[in-house]
Amino acid sequence: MKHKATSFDIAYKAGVSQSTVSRALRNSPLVNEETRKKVQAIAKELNYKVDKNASNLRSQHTGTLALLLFEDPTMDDSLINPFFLSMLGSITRAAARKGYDLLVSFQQLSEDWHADYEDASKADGIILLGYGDYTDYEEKLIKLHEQGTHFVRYGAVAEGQPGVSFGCDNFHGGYLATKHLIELGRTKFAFLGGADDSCPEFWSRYQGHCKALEEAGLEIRKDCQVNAISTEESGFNAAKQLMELDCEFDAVMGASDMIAIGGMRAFQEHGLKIPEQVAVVGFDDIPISHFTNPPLTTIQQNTKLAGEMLVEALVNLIHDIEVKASLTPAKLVVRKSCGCA
Amino acid sequence: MKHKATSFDIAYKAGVSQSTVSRALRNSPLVNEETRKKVQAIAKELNYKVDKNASNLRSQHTGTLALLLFEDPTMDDSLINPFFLSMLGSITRAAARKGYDLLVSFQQLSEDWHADYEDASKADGIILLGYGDYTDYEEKLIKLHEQGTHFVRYGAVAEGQPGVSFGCDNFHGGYLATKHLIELGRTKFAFLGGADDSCPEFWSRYQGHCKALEEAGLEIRKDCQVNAISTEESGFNAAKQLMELDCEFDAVMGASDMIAIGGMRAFQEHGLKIPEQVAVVGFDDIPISHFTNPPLTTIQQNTKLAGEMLVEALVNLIHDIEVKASLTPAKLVVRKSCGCA
DNA sequence: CTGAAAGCGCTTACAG
DNA sequence: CTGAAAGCGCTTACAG
Repeated sequence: MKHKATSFDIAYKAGVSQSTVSRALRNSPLVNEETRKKVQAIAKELNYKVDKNASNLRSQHTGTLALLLFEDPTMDDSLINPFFLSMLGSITRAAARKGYDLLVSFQQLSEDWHADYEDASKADGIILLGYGDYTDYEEKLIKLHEQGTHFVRYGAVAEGQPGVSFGCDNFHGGYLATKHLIELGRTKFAFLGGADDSCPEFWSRYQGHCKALEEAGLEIRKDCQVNAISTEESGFNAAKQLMELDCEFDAVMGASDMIAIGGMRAFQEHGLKIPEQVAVVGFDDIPISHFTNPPLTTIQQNTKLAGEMLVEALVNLIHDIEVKASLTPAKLVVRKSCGCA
Repeated sequence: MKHKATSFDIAYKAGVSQSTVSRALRNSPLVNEETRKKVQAIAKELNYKVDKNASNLRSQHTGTLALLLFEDPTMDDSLINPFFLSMLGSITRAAARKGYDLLVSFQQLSEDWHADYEDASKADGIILLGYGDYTDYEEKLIKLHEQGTHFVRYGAVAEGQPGVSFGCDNFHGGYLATKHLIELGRTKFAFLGGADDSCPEFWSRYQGHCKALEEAGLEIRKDCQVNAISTEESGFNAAKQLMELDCEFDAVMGASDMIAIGGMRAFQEHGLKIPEQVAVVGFDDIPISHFTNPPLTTIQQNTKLAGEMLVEALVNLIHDIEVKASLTPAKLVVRKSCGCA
């Protein structure tokens, strides 16, 4: 590669000082209009670009945000949770709109990630995605918070969490989905997915589910809840387990779309008709849920909004503007698996 | 945030010079074992992390790779081409394995992206993804190449392209898919997707498709090819157009899975049975194709391999090791839409 | 409005 | 094996 142009080269060509070049390029009001134009023209001609490392080093900020995605280490290399992927898309764009670059990193649950980013001055702040298992991370989150690292997370939102959290209104989503099924006349519900505090998001969904049941005077049958993590296979296995239990059901809520989709496969392999014999709803509204057979009724998380909120909050945090946790609305998307559309 | 530790702080605490700290931290063989241990212990204690901006500035490389994803500006914010997403996953991991960070950026086709990355010394090299329309970018690619920028791209691989390109063996994939349908007894083929050099990847697939037809002595009916871009909607529209043509068909190849999936919807809405009346194959093997109704027979692109090759090639390029373009194998994945499994 | 100078926190010849 | 010094390419007080 040829010699890269520096601000000194431009200064020389323009007959001004290097300081003036620096100012002109950043549109400082201190610099004369004509000088600015001349400098910018020469910069363009020389294909000059400010050296980020130098400017970041000097000004002590990076102009980049780090996105840390957490995943189960068991997952196949190319199989990222589709929901995260759509968040990734909206976060990338939101960051770009705010003028930030995005550093993306997939973290295994075991790695010692906690200090790698902002401390290494690679990023001004961190976005954390995929902490289903919040409790496992609590300690690290607290440490991050103590260090004064700027970070926001997306996931379960609860009282007393360190840092700023955003998340979908999981409780209301679980409520909405279940209520919809009840209105369609279903009465015997099963739930596929973890329902305890080891997976706070699923738990909130489950609690919303239970609330709808209660309101309708329907029995909450704890034994019709089967644990599952958010994969098709886990949903499939959970559904098989459910069918072996002594538990009649005409409606099933999956704690996520992937679980619901795996569940549908198990039911269908078992000869159960969806939605006639079993109504199924999921949660997330990942793209796949349009295309399943039957298409999956689900709760949409507004990933676009969430991505924007996350980025905006983080940028505010970086600028020491106060920010508070909030919930993104959950929206029912009715398709055929619930027996309605 | 508290005062961040620098190498001088460590030097002071360890009673050595700052140069020695720097060396010790990078495991230089020049430094005494004991000194090294002491320095590293103190660094850990102070939660010290090398300032990337400073070290990059000094050593003139960044340790990061930039991934530029090109997309149609018409697409919805959260709807990234699922195929790219899976490439993204495997590239991120491959980069991490090689010790590089990954900067991700979505580019609109209109933007002046070409010099923004390596020139700004944000990245040592660039990975380009999503140039379906190679011809539109030729000029920019040439410019990048001339500048000596390190880059690799994934997409159509052709003679005389600037830089290093990787891609799926699209021709063979188109051939395989079509041959499979022929062996199942289909004789009247239609093709959904662009079939000219404005979209070189689809074109190669089409040519492979035609070769299989020729080999089998089947007629190539140019009028049964309908243009489409890689979205469900475009596939849907193309299929509707096809049905309005005076063109009988019992087998349809979609230039991509999204096209095939949209096509299936159109056929089914029109009352055609898949695969009984129309066999359908796609291309890409995106996750959705497992879950369509019927599940889609398709050609798998090995995204994991591709991601690894891309990163490895780019890293070699950065170290001035020669690298040449190559193709990733195409593999037939038989599911139900072809009427076989 | 402009310039000379300092300095961000490292790495790396150079000298010992 | 270690240290003193230079310098990567900027930004930003400071002085005019």
